[in-house]
Amino acid sequence: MSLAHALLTSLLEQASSGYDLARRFDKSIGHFWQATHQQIYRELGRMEKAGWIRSEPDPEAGRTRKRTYAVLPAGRNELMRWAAEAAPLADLRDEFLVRLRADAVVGPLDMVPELARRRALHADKLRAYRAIEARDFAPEAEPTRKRRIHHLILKAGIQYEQGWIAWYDEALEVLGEEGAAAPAASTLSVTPGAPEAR
Amino acid sequence: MSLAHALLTSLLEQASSGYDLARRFDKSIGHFWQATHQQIYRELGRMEKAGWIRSEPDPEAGRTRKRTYAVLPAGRNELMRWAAEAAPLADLRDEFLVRLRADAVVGPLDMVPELARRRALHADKLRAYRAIEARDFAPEAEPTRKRRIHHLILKAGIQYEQGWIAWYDEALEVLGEEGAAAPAASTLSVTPGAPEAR
DNA sequence: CTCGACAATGCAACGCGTTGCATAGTTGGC
DNA sequence: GCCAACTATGCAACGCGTTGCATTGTCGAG
Repeated sequence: MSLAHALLTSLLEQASSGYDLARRFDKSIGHFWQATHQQIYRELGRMEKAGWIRSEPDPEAGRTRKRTYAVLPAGRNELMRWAAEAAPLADLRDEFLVRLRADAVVGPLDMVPELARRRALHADKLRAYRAIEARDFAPEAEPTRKRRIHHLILKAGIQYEQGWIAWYDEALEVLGEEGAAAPAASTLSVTPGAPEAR
Repeated sequence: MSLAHALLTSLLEQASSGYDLARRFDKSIGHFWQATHQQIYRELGRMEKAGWIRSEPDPEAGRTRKRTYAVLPAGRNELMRWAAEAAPLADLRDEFLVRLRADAVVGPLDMVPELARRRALHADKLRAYRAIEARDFAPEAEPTRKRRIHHLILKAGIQYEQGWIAWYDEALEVLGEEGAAAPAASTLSVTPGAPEAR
């Protein structure tokens, strides 16, 4: 049921078309919750039927089918009710770790290129988040509650990416040296990275 | 398709019954991949039909229905094939962040107890991981490749929990002070936590 | 012996996520 | 005018995860 509530949240921030919502899920909300346009339209249909939202043709739509959705009082009430509930922890769930563990059984497979690729992807994301932070959360700005919360959420993404980057650095250290030689324990030189230094 | 491969991996590590596999998914593998016993049995059935695994009555089962599953060569080949493929990044996806963002729109709701509860749950997990690390990865042990990989995987869980604990500390700092008074910016005293110090 | 808890297995229904595919309108470059 | 790319929407099939429920056997305490 979280997608419906993510959509209610987004629509309360700004009434939008389905397409704009989908784009927002590719971007800002997509940093911590993902959904495809098929899901979004499906959910919008359900929510409209439930009386939580209402749609009308976009005034600037011309002959397109563009409609704008807005939240009704019942939708707002539902969101308030839901937001006060407890949420389950988001468990760590990463297919790559399954592959890594498979490597330990059937390997050695050469995982280093994939480790490097994934580290780079995480670094890209961190860079993007940092750019957003610089743009939207300049330190001299007066923090409103809303801005503080949004910044916290962005920081969640930042810490997530940073943690993974540090882990991939260590993994590359540990698994990357295998191709060089059969390492003796004394030449392993594992420098405990950030995960252990915390 | 990752569950099948997680099961292949687990069975190659140790031939097991469905029940033992389910318990392992509640514990070690469950640190980075989760599955219910219903899923596991469903998948085991498919994999046996596909010729990847074989089951036979457990020699110590007595009159119970306990069966032991083992991987066939076709299953091992499939795992090797799959493990060498690229895996998508695990996106951050956390319902609580949706709730937090909802709070910014319809709040203030009192999120502090939930923040504290979740921080405590993460701390519990970290404690458990640290105990496992001390038990299974004592520094003086000669590291084999397998042990190094397993330790890396455990460290993934550790860094994940640590990152979240630090984030919750900051969130409690930011949102916890609201109940005290209407804070002026000069008394906000946000100490940039670990996420920014990295 | 009874019963609750645990071991061991498994069917089924449903919702959500994924993927494929589709239609229709607009815009701008060639 | 043509066409590719984008805007805007949406149906459908399928697999996976979740949840509920079920049966059968064992064990140990009362």
